[in-house]
Amino acid sequence: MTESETSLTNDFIRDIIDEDLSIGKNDGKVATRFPPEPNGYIHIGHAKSVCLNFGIAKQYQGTCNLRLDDTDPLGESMEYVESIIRDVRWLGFDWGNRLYYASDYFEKLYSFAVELIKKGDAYVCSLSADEIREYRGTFTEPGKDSPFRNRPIEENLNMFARMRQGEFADGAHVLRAKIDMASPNIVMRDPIIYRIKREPHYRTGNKWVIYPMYDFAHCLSDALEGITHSICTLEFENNRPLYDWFVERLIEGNRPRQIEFARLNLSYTVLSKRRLIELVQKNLVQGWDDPRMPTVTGMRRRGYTPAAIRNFCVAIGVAKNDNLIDVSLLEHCVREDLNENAPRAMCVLRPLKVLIDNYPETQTEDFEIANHPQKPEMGSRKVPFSRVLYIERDDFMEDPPKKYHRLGTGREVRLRGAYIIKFKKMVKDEKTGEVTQLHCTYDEQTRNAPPADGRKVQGVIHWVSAAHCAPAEVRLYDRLFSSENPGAEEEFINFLNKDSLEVLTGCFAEASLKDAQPLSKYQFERLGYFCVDEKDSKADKLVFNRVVALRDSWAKVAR
RNA sequence: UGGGGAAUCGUUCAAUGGUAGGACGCCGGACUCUGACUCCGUUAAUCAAGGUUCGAAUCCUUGUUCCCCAGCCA
Repeated sequence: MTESETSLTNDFIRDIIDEDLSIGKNDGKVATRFPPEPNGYIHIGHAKSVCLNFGIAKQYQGTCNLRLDDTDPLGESMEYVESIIRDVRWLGFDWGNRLYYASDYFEKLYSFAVELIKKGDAYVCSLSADEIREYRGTFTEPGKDSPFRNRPIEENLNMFARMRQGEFADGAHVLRAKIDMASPNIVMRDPIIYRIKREPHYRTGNKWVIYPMYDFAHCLSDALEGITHSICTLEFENNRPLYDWFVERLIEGNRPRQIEFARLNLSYTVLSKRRLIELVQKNLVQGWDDPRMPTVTGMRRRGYTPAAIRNFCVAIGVAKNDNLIDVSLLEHCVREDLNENAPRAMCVLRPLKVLIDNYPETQTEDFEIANHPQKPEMGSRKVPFSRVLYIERDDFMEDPPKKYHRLGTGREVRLRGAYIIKFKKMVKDEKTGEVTQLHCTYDEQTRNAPPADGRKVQGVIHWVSAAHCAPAEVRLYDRLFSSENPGAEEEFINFLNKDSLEVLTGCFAEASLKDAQPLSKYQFERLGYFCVDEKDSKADKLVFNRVVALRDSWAKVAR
């Protein structure tokens, strides 16, 4: 991790940890954990949590566990576990041998539940789900005690054992903590801690038909792992009294402490698992790794780098304010990293053929072009030049405005790394009037040199040699949603951006790109950063994803 | 409506009774064989009203707005 990835000022969580350390809590240890449920792919919001938890562990010479919080078999799978492991690792973090599963604690959690029953702190309730809801009361009215609340301990023990044995149907009984049905905090109104669910678990199979609830399993899993600071998001703030209730009753010695921070919201996208799953299941995107998705796997395929994402997670900070981070900050971090590390290359997206009339028909020469203008250590490559070239259609205008520094009628322009060429004439399609071809001449003396007569040629454009270039498909991405905060809309699906993907098929990449490896990134000069698609790109048919465009101050002028 | 949280430039994070600062964005300029990068400059905020204090973003009072909670999800 680089220096820039370390925050300059403490956030409130690190303040709390400093305080705990200063009063000698937890024997001076710091232990965190990243606890995703394996029921979906992780996204940039999870990345914030990953960076926070692993970052704190590293900073305090502590540990951070990776724990799969798999207490509800519905929707959980090994596919998701594998994706999470891959994604967290790809982000650059290491949990050593501390990969844990809440499902590995089922037996211990069961014992904890029995202990609670024995203490008179839990009971088996036989109300239906609807009845439990009714008995719970509302925000303004207290709940009512369940008629089963004072079931004798022996009977509770017996019933709970039979629940485990599978003697009862789903929903027939639940185990509840005996707390306070009149609590102003609804979480504390005798919360359910075990439910019967005849659902095979992806890891424990059919061994269990009862599963612990989050509130019970999570805090005790933390305690079992010796977690000191259990960092979670704001919506669990109401659950903290319950977290403490279980831990105080069942755990001796050092107890974990829950701290809540504000989850990340990113403009022009959605970051809730439910909505992301919907996008995938309704085929509104091409899968979890669709480059438009804010998932880690989607961003990887798009061409975002782990360092860029980590820097972003530091830049957004950690606080308790609800936030909506402008996606331009993420793009800034991506450009910052790629500008530094991506080699340059040339690729013409929308080709316009140019003939250099005075260039010998059979001649070819190689130009040696630096891979990075500020970093000679990145080397250079040979770029072939010949009589027939392609340039970008946007780089020619028949009747350009004065500030247009490119090719136009009567104009001159520098071909990047090669000669200055001068416009001679254009060929148009008779029917459409569209310019189909340009005739130019080159100034032989300007090879890697300014014009001898001192004339100023301002424009520099990219180009490829028709005879040497490689055909390519280039996928241009734009924000997935047209609404700044689609998650806040009544129906987020209605705000999908119809133009979030544009596929360009007739592109031409410079010859050196023929060897481009999957996932490698380049800056296509004057266009943006592009990444070789890991799934679809082939040696004979290159496919590039645009990671992010270059900042474009000309676009503003041209408005 | 009961409970739990949060309010600082457009966005976001800081300032922990003593000059309201950084980042992104915006705008302007310099440089440039990428209209990129880099550099320089500008813009712009303490939710409101009272109070305490030599001094308040910070403490007190009252109010306002926003978020979360009534899954056998996490």
